[in-house]
Amino acid sequence: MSLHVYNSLHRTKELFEPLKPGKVGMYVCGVTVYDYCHVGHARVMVVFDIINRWLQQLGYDVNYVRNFTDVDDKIIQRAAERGIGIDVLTNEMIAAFDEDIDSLGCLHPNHEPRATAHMPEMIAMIEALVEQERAYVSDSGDVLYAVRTFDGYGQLSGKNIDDLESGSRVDVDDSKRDPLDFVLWKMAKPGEPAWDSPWGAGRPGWHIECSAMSCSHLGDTFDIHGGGMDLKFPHHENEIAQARAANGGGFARYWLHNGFVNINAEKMSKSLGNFFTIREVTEKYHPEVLRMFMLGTHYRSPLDFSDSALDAARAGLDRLYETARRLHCEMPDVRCLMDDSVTSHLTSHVSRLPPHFVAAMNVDFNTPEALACLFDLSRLLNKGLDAGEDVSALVDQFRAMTSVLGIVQHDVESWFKSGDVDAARIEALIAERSDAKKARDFARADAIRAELAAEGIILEDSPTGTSWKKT
RNA sequence: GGCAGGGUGGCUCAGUGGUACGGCGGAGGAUUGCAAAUCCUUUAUUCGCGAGUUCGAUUCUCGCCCCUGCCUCCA
Repeated sequence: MSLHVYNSLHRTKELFEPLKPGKVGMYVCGVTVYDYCHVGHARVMVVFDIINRWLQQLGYDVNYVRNFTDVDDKIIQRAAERGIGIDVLTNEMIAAFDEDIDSLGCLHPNHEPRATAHMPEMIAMIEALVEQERAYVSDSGDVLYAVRTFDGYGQLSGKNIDDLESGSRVDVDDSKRDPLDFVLWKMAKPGEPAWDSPWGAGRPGWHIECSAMSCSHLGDTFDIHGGGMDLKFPHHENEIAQARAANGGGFARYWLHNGFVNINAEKMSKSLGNFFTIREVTEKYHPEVLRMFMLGTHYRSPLDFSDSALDAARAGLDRLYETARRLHCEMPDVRCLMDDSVTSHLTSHVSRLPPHFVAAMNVDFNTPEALACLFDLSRLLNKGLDAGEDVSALVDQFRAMTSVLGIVQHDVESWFKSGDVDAARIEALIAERSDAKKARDFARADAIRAELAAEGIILEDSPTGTSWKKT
């Protein structure tokens, strides 16, 4: 069974064949670190985390690179507003970013390069473009890329260069030879952070950062380049123009783009102001619920964000945890199987996964279908447990699936008992209620249950005793 | 205007040339002292509208309507 991926470059699903057998180089556009990440950013991280995990499951040695853009206009502006240096700001935001993606259960990429640490590579690439006369120094002193010198321009985004010009909403800048030309190197204004270059002190344009960092870590030609849909044009188009020209043809072979997170059918974005940061959401919902929510929709489709959608995701996840808890409590023999999750993403589970699940993931990472398999298995497990059958063979599958998807990765007991609760008191009340039940004093038993319910504590009686959970 | 991607049950989300996966929610039942959890059954004569191709289309083709995104920084 082989992996097929949707390649934005050709707008079709294609058989995935890496450049070097057994190895995959993947570059994903990260974030500009001037503020906290919102749910839209979270989606990119989760989507490519799943892709990374699945590639590893298939046995590939994945070199996953995701950058930080740690110098640009917004960063400079924000740092100035706060009266701090840009490095103070970016370090703070990178630390916050790490917390956020850790909470979402995303594995770290192999490399997380910062733009400011790759100036020589960027300058070298720009020099190559200048030498080829594809780049020029404008009247303002900025170095610009002459888009019309690159024949394939528009291939990725399906745009025609002349349509772009006629429909251009860009204000014509006199220093540009062509309105579509974009900045490779921007001259520093007084007081702005700057790096030396053959064209004077300044900073790189956004697009050259990614071209230079990806090639520097993965080579001129590599397998996968990913990012949000909105990056297709102009960012990825510009990256292609820069890198292919500078490298003499090669660059990313498969382009993967994830869909947006919408709110009320509108794209979540900073400019519209309709965004929620990851930390805002995870104050109210467990981060794994956010991950679950994202897994429920194919990565290329739009994803509508709402409280009711998160509630539904949580209810579904709770169901999965309920199964996990039953396995844990009712089958002490399998407890060890349930406890190996922390490192189990590192090993290949493909042989333990049902064919349906593997097939779903192999067709462009179809997580909704993979989740459907998981829910089917969950039901099977519950049924077996209800019937008192030995389900240990299925536990292995359950563990493998959840591990690949990165859900049900938390302690099953604490999942239902998070928050500030007095466990000892609850246990005492449960014991009292059990006595009352034995004495057939159901009025007292129900009163205790109602008292706890008022605090959000739900009791569940089972043949093996009473357990509780926090709603 | 150009380009890209969509419209599937109350909500959400997969999928397929032969009447549709899963989740959430609803209804009924089993279980329970009663609940909760779990299980079972049920909840789309139907996949935006019209036409065409076909033995047969939600799935292919064409037209139309509607939605979103990109075309400016944007994950």
